[in-house]
Amino acid sequence: MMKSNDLVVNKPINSAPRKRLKREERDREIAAAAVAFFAEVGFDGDTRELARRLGVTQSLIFRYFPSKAALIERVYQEVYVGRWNPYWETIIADRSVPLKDRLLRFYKDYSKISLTYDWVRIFMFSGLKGEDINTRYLKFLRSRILEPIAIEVRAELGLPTIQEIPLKESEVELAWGINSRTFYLGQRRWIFNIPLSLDIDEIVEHTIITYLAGAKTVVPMLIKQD
Amino acid sequence: MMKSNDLVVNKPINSAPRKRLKREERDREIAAAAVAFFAEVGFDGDTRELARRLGVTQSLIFRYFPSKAALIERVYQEVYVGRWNPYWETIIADRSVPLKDRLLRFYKDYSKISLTYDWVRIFMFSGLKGEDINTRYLKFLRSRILEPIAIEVRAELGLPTIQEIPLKESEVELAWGINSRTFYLGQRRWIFNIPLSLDIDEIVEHTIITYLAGAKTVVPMLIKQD
DNA sequence: CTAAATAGTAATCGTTTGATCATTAGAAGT
DNA sequence: ACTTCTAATGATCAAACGATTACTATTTAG
Repeated sequence: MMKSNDLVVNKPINSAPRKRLKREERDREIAAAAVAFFAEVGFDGDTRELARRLGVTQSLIFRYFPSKAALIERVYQEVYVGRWNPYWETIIADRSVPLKDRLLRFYKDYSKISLTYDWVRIFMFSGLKGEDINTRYLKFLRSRILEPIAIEVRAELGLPTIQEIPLKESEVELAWGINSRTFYLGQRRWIFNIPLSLDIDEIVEHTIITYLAGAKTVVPMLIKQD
Repeated sequence: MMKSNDLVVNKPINSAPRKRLKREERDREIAAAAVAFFAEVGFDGDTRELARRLGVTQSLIFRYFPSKAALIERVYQEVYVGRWNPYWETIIADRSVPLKDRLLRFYKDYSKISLTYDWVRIFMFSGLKGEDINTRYLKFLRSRILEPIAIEVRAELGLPTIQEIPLKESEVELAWGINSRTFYLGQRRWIFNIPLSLDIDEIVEHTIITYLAGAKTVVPMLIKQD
């Protein structure tokens, strides 16, 4: 029933001389440790263990965050808001660069953030917890990245603009494919513990090629059938 | 800190006359309820709440399962082992049917099981918990489904057999794409709460077409470069 | 140097939660 | 009808966990 470790209850294990940090610095330290900790064990991880890893007492955490829920909220900020690069949104629409290259640039960069241990696991833990921040994030992703991609594919293939024929759900769905493909890599690596034998950049490359080839075949069919 | 519901502690809420089931039947009832319950709230869900939903006392659960861990193990059995259809493995290799149709038949059927609320969430919860059953399941899937698919694609495209040129990691990786694509649908629906506006069968269809189109372009490149 | 300000600790409280066990009650056998 | 068997209950235990509070130690301002 009970874990048989934990001889100490409320004291940091390394009884090093008490180190006194400025409020802001300690705040950041706790937040960073919380991201790593909750990413590893989930949001049911207990604050005593988190404190132990930080080398401080458990009660200190509650002097920086009014409740565990508030700490978790901070973790979401760090991960979701703090790691989004607004520049990504401009890459996709830049028609001075071939579409394939734009997609490669975005996804290779994006995957460096979104396929990290912390990101993947926090994303799933919060999703399973029923937090609406995931839903909001995915809606954001759809409007800022996926729909733009679908629009660019139209242009690339010389098909009607969305003013002429509105974007079909299935066209966006096709673009989700790239995302799902790469995110699944992160899951395999960081959740299911299946090491990737291939370079991520290489897989991204195949994914983009596959997507563009598929789109060339499928999209004309999609917008024709009405 | 504490939830303010739960006036009762150890008693089923509907104080209906005590119903006495045969051991096997109650066993199945608890197992089924456990699948649904843990799928919803995760494996940290407490046994009192599970008992409440079953309309029995919490202690009864421990008369059927020696520990919570044992109950969870049973849930894995129900979901992973109990829902796999061995026939699927034969569909893929049946060359009397066009490859596209085989893929459609398998994935349309497989998605009916693997894209349910229970399945998707249990799969993620157990993965995040670090259970190796997920790893084993995915290895199984790879050898029984994905590698066979990659082999059939070779045949379809009139490329060398795997005896002549061994299967490349990246060819299997391409097949993972179908799986990741469909599984992501389940996640969007059952974890991130984004309703799917399209029929799953329809999406499966696009996914297969996209995969085959992509394979036609990419696989010859993959096995040439040596 | 001293005192105010504040970072950090230690102890403890009230719940929650997995697990145990003596007791109760519904069904089956004779 | 009575006994036997066992499904199910109700009370309770001990550990775990979020949160609070009184106290201690380290800076920093005057």
